[in-house]
Amino acid sequence: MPVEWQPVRQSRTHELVLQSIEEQVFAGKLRAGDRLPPERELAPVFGVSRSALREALRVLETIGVLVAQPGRGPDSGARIVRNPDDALGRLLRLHFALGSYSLHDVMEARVALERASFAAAATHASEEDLDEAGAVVHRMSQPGILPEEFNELDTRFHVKVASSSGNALTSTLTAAVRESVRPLILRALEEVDDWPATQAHLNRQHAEMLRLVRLDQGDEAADLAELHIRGFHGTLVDEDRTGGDADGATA
Amino acid sequence: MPVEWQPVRQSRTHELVLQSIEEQVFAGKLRAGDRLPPERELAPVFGVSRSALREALRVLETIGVLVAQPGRGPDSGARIVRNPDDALGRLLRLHFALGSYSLHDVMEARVALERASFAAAATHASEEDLDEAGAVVHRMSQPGILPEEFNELDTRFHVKVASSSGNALTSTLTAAVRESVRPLILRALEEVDDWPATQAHLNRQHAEMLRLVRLDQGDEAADLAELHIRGFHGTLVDEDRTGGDADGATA
DNA sequence: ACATGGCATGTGGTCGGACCAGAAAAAGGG
DNA sequence: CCCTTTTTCTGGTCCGACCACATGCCATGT
Repeated sequence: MPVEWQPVRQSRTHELVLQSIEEQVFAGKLRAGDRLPPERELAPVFGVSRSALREALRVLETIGVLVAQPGRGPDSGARIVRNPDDALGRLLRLHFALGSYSLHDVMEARVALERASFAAAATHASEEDLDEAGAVVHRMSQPGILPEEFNELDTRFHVKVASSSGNALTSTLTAAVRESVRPLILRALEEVDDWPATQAHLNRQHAEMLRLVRLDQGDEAADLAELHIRGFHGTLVDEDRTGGDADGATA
Repeated sequence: MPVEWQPVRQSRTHELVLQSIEEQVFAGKLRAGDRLPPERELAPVFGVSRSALREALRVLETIGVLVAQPGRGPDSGARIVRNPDDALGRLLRLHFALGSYSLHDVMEARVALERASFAAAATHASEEDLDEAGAVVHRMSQPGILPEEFNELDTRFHVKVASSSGNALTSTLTAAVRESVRPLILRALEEVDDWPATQAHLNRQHAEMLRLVRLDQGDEAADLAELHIRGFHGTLVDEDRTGGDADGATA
């Protein structure tokens, strides 16, 4: 094959600053809860302008490893935190909107993640978590509920089960993936023919999944969860052709 | 439970700009390949300074939906792209380093994702993809190979199988999750007692997984992949106690 | 007519300084 | 001692300028 030179693209000082901060994190010298020096002090330390430093901090903020607060006192300034959920959610939401993933891809990912969630929840979930999930299902079962709120509660149910499994990563991924298709799901719920029947059907599945989890029947719960998700996405996937690869991307 | 008021935190003009651009994406008015106006023109359109606009663009860039290039000509300026892999990789890498996820969480997520990958690859992968994966396994099997390169190739193998499954999302997630524990895996490989034996063992599994995929035996391939991943992470998980929840986060 | 070199133009990237809003600490007054 | 006012420190924003680089244009020379 040909040599395929590619530009070296050095410079971009804010990336160098970013890299430097990242190294501190990887080395364990910067940990969650630590505070960074004020921007006006830190910029000269790196030998860059405040703007460049701020852009690096902005990157860390969008990743969810840093929050900044103005003012004075112990809570002010830039602090290292661990809040991946919002960042991951926004990332997947935008990329799904841009067509980086098809709805089919999202469905398969949900199946994979939530199968694991339900299976693990059966053995690891506390009574408290399950009661909370049960309360959500109960609220979803109320007669007059609208698709809007149902969608909200459905998300909460699935995320709650995921978090009750004790796995922070799959929980975060589940929430983010579910979140990325929320508008689509909502539209689908609003356009369904017999909404009360659909609502009842979905909630029967929810209740049954929860029952299986309580009985420690993880595999059965996972199977039902897969059925639940596939059944729900199934009608959407057929009419969806946003997916896959096209032009102008990943370059 | 108590009401738990939380601050509303308005302002932050760059977030408003960001929100405005995101809406254009969600509405489909901004699509992959589109170019944004120059910063000096766009800033006054939003009624903000160039710095604030730039911070919004920087956020989009770290999410992987935008690239910017200086200079002049058709390739210059800010363009909408779809490159989630780097963004997702950096996100998980940093959060793993910060202890947002335990190694156990990562292992379970890998099992869930890669089970799906191998199962789907059995039915969807092209001969070409599988040959490529086979070539990687072949290179990993060479006698004198060092853990460093082995780790690199192992990542490529798993990611290749994931991408061959035709699911861009699970592929991206697999790559990012695998990437986040790469340093740990490398260290583990370097500290193994009998490296050649370990190498041979892992490659037997790789070859067997690939064989099962070629035979369209997706379930068996998934089972072996799970065994493969658990076996590999197993020794690490025991000595790892970074995980779970602690202080100063997610606030 | 064509190739070549230099110049103007336009892009993101960076810099320095200034000011604003808000919150806490410090100072002042009862 | 408590309450009010002032100061101080923080991130957030804005403005204007310059830099590096790539392109396009134009004059020049052959």
